[in-house]
Amino acid sequence: MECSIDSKPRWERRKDARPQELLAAAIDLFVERGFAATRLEDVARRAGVSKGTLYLYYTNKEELFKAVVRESIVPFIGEAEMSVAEFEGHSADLLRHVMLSWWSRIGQSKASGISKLILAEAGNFPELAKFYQEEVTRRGTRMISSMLERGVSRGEFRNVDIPQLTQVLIAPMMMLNTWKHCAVAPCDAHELQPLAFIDAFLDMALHGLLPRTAP
Amino acid sequence: MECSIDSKPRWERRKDARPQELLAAAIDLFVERGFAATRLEDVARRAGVSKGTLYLYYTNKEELFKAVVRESIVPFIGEAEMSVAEFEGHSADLLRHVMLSWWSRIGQSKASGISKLILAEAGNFPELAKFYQEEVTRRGTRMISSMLERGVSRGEFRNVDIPQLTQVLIAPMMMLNTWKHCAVAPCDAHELQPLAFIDAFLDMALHGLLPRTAP
Amino acid sequence: MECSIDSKPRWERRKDARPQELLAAAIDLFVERGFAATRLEDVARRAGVSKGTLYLYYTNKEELFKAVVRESIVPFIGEAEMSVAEFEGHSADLLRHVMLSWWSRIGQSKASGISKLILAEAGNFPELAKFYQEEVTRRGTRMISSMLERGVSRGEFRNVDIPQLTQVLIAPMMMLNTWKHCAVAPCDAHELQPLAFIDAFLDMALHGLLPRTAP
Amino acid sequence: MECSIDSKPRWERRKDARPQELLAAAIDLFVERGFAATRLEDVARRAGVSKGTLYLYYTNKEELFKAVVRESIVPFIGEAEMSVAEFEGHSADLLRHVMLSWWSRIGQSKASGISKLILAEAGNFPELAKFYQEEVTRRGTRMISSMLERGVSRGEFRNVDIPQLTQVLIAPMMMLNTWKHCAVAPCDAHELQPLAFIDAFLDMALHGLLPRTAP
DNA sequence: GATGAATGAGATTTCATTCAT
DNA sequence: GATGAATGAAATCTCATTCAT
Repeated sequence: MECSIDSKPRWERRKDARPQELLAAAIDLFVERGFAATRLEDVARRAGVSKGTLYLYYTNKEELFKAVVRESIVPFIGEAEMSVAEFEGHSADLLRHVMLSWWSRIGQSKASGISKLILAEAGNFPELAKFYQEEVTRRGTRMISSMLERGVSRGEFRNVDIPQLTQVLIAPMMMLNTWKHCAVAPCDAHELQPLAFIDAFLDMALHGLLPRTAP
Repeated sequence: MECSIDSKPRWERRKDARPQELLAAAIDLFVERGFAATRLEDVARRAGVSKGTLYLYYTNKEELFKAVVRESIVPFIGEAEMSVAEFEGHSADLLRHVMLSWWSRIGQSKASGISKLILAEAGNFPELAKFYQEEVTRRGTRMISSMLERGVSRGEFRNVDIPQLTQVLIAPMMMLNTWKHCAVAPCDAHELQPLAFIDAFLDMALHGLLPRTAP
Repeated sequence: MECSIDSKPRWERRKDARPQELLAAAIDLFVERGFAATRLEDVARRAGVSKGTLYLYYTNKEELFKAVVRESIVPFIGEAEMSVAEFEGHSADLLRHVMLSWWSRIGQSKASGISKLILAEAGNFPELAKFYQEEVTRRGTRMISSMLERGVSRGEFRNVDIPQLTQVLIAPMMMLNTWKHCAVAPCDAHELQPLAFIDAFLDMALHGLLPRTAP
Repeated sequence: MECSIDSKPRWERRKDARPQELLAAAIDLFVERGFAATRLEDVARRAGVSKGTLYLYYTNKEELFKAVVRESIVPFIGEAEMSVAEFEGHSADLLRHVMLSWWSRIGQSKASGISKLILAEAGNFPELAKFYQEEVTRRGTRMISSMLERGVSRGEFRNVDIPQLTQVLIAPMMMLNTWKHCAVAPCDAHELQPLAFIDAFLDMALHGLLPRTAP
């Protein structure tokens, strides 16, 4: 009882679970304290293993972080890419679907904290910045762009400036992220209603995307 | 050998300029690397002095940071408070004036980086969070609120929910800040046009604030 | 160059022995140089480990010092308390026994140097002063007092002023301590014969304590 | 105005007073904090001058300390030597006179703190130890010895072992010193009555020194 | 003479990473 | 595989001493 950090009995833990447990501990601490300020010893302790064990699974702090990103963010991009590739309906519905999925899979989860962390610390860890750029930003951007291309080529969207509009669609999501994680000092974000915000934003965006219908 | 007689001064005495030079170096590095990752020795070196000299002017890292905030952000709040107190025209013009001043004094300057830094690191430095909360956030919030009160009491604004609207006015500014400083990895913000954004945003906000005029 | 394959271990694993080795090194240096002037790096080196290792065992310099006190002085007080509690003979014999034990366990050992160090540096380290006061001085004083009480209540000592006499008994021991550690400059104490001194002192003290017998 | 540490008006201070003021400040702080822990900046501030000024009068910390010793302790030894040389009465009275003078000139003054400081820190500052040894200990020892020689050669004292007895006479004075300055932690010396102690001690000592008179 | 700004070596403490067991 | 003791570079902060003004 006595509140050890995690109360799973040691003997039930299977080897295969280790990476999961480590990643779970890692994402908690990275989100809570940032990359630089997270001590690997704390990660290990929270996962219920020793410091050395952590290094059996991840060569160093950066690799651990990459693994966290690969587990918590990258899969969503894959799914979204799949959606885009396979979706059969109207591009406006696809767009709405992807945005809402993003919110439920990333925005609401701890993964949003990782996103904010990158914003704050990428400058100090170029290797991490490069990795995130390639694995997340670039692919995410491409995925959004391809959605727009799909819409345009199917005649469901107007012939918009795709790179520009891609940015416009990404930015508010980043903003939501930031908001979610600024409870400490500068803005009390408890008034924020993310879903309503996303809805309103999509309406606005689609308004600009959909072909003008005759009055 | 012991006593070389070359007379180049080991240092230059320039007490009055020092604090400015140190603060300039400090804001550069804080914005570039964040609070924790900035080494005081680097600040000193960039200001052209030794480690010890820095401590003649600022007791420790946190005090240096506070001094940076006091120099780069707090005065703007004071000015804005003055504007609010002394302004004689229509509250809508006051609002526009304050927002644009914010952009030119904070948003465009390195001070916006400090704002982002607080977002990212406040959690790890409670003392700093508290300081910023009291000296900046609280005062800023009050200042915005009092602008709204002025508008309402003069009949220039509708009878809005002031605390709520205060948040709504602050948030986009924080967002601009974030955008400005996320060039590194996740979003390429080169498309962003801050002034246009602020304009659009103010139009929208004022639309909600101004009393409905008869058609 | 880079990868010499010589297999001498960078360190030797000997967890159980470490605390002892560190404490031994620490007491040596504390006694030799005092608290403030002792560098933890030197303690570590003398114990044959690196700076960092020391911190695995003791959180900081003060804790290391406390550990030294706990190991070298506190146990003696415990033993003395036991003696007082369990002793069955005449209180004069108890008193003599405790005093001589003190000399052989503390006075003759390095622990006496710790006692002198506290005298000299307590003023600069209030936390240490408090600790020593509580763990050593207070308990020691109580122990002596209770010996006197025992003597009085068993009719073996006269009805003396106990607090006062407690001081009188402690003081000469402190003096012996001081003497032992002033070899450096001011007084050459090589003439001092501690046991003879203690004997003489006890005779004198008991003369004042024992009930007057009829001539 | 401004509440400078000492409120003597700056303009009344004469140059000649400087060394005195510096020594006064220095002895205060040395006694309060010890040699190593005393910061020259504090000494200067307490004397109402700048750090640089202090160096005009004393080349470094050790020289300042020596000056303190020369001012506060050495003169007493000179006086005592004079007394010994010039005294015309019985050697027992001379001894009593010197001992009581010591108490009033050194023991009761801050100088006793210097004596304790040397005890504590001499080991870390060999140069200081050597200085003190030569200027104080050696001379003091010689002075006491010569008193004994005087007594013996005049037939007023028995033919005692002079070096040995010299130590015996010095030791209790050192003890008084120690006692005076151990108020902080280990022994509460408020019961101590120095003059009574000295009296008793002298009685005892003289008992051993004076020739046996016929019964 | 007086000042106090400037220096820089040095002390404590932290933590990613290694590796003998 | 797992452990955790050990390392050592690095960061913050202090203070005796110097020297241009």
